Amino acid sequence: MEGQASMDEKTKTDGVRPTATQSGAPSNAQSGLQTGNPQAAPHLPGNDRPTLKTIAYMTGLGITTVSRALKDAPDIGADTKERVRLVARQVGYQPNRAGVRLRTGKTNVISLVLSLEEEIMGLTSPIVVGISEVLAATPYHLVVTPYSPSRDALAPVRYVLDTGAADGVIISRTEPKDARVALMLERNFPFATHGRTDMGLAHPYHDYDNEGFAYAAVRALVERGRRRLTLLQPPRHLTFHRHMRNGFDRAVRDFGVETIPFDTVDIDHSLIDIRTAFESLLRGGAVPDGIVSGSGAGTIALIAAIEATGRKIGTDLDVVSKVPSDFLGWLRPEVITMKEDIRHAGHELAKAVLARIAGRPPEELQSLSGLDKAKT
Amino acid sequence: MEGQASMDEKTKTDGVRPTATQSGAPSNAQSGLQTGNPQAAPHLPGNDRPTLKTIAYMTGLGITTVSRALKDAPDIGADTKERVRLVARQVGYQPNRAGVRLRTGKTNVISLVLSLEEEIMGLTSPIVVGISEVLAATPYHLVVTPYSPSRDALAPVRYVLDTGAADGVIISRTEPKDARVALMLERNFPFATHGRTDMGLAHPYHDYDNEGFAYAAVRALVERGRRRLTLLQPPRHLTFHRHMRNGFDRAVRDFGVETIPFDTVDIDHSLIDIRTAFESLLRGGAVPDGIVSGSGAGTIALIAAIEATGRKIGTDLDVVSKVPSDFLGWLRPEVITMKEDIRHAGHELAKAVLARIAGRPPEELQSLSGLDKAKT
DNA sequence: ATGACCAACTGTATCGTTGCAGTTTTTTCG
DNA sequence: CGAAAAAACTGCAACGATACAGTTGGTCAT
Repeated sequence: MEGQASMDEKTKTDGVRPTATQSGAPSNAQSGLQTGNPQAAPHLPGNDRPTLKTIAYMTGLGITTVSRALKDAPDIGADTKERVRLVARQVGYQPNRAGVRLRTGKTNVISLVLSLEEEIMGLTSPIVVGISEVLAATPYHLVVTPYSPSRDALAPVRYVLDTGAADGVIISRTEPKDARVALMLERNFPFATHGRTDMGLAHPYHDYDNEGFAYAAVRALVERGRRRLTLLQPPRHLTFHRHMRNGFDRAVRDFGVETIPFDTVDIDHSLIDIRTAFESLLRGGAVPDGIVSGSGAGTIALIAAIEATGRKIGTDLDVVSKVPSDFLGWLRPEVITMKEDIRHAGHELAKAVLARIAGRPPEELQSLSGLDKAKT
Repeated sequence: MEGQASMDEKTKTDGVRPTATQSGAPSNAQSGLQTGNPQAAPHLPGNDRPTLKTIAYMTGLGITTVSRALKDAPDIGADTKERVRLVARQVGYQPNRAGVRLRTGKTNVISLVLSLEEEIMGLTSPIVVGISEVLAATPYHLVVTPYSPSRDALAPVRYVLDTGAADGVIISRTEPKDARVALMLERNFPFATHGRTDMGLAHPYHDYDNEGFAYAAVRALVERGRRRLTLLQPPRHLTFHRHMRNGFDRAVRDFGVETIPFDTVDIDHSLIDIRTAFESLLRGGAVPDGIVSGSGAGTIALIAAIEATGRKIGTDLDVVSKVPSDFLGWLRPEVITMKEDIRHAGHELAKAVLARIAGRPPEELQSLSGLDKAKT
């Protein structure tokens, strides 16, 4: 391979590479008698990838015609289109993304904005994988744009909007009144959220049915005879705090059991903090005999606390946990788990943004998952 | 906000948006009397983001001058540079990526190529986070390009090379003779690998010291009096299979203990398979009293097998596991763990590609981590 | 004074693509 | 048969940035 590395004519000094020593793929080889004879030696990008110009030369057509043929425009003859397509396929033509983007503004990029906080217990992996799997069948690329929890969550979104860095955005960790959602809606920018909002504004989302989860979790505990329940909940500022709380409280009311407050920590706290907090709850006066955990990682801290106080899960108390994978099921089968399929969420979210970009109305792009729990 | 949404003159009908209904950020508003009077109403992108043209107009300089001033070129006056920089900062100028990319070929993108297989136990999360943290301080974006294990691992790399989709690539799961590495070296394309190769060719890499890990693991087992050891190893085709195997075998020799073969599965197998295989080993004739596990996820399957056969870790046998996080430490403190810091690997890999892009020689961009193990 | 030289700045062409406004050819029809 | 219309194709300009080859105006030595 490589073979004929024939230097182009004179002006071969267009190779760019600002700081780099190596040259890599794009080399911008350039030649062609610019003004001279109109129909001769039409440049033909040396070893480079084919462009419209290449195909135009090969077919004897104009660049515009080729462009329009590949777009299946109505004013191009059927046989011409066929011929162009054939040649394009033959030479492996792929439109230059920079060219398209410069001209049309279309980036063919979806930006996944995520909090570094989500790293805990790796929600990132499966969501990235899920999104990728959908995008793989499209011309879209996935750009991951993380922000540190300390910084403004709005910043990355604003960046994308201001620079037009992507055609669509996926965000997570939504709040009831979410500034990012407000901003993107105002600018009419395609996006989808992992989690709902509560602003009376329709937008694409995918969410796990946390209310259903919490309700089912309480029921499971009650069925095991537990009557003094508590909840390791999401941080108050996120939308799904309310959902989970509602489900929990409603079930508690419905089943007529007692609750023990456990408000000092939430699932965003460090495992150490959660463990410490739960341990002191367990050593205190009002001790729960059942706990619902809104996070797989948090559950690990709870387990540690429980065992540190000499209690036994399944005997002294029961734990129901939402989990992103089934590690817990392997290591602590006595914990009741309900799986949240994050990869599936990735699929849904990706499909939603794409549909939104294609112009589908937001109302049709909302989905909820849950209920199919895997008890152990 | 929004305020003065003054429509531009006549030719404002350039707004593009092929398929989309919504318009989003880039709108390509365009006007300006093209030929007429040379120094008048110079277009000034309506509400859009500023370009070099904007700054040129504001400063009264030429576009070229502005471009060169912002690049700190030597042929621009010091005070002019200062003035340009000021205005640029003032209007929030950010170079249009498509423009730069089209002209120079520089994408400002790093492509992370990963196997969907890696999803297991989420190595993806921390490596993405680690890379992002480094790139955050640069103009680089991170594009995630996964490939399904069934498909050709070479495909995504070839794609990047052929289309110039990125300035640098990060790959993992290297093989001793790695086709991707060969290809990128041949094309002199900047990249870094997570894992080494064995082709006698220098390239940037970061690797975990799997040999050291395995050696230390065996020592830890021997110190606990274990003498019949086995290894849950990486798949044979990956480079670190040899490393880990070497460390294991050398330690076994050095400490004069026995080994039990366990070759039917490797860490890429499903947890079910691993568990089944290990269970049948445990129920067989030659039973190990110590096992070294090359993967945190795999260890979970091993534990399950051990407990299913009524054995107790720490008593009947010991387990040493490499882990990416410390979940195991929380849930099975009796397992001896050694942490592989994947996020750190992300840092190193990102720094390595960037340095390579900047022209630093590969030999200087190789790093190994390990040894700082966290025993429990 | 006059040419050489330098510092500071600018115009033009170009990357690949596409919207727009043609142009050429063929067909249709009064 | 000639004009209008349709079909098929094409050139130009522009998106934003930059390499290159100037241009301008001044300083200095001869």
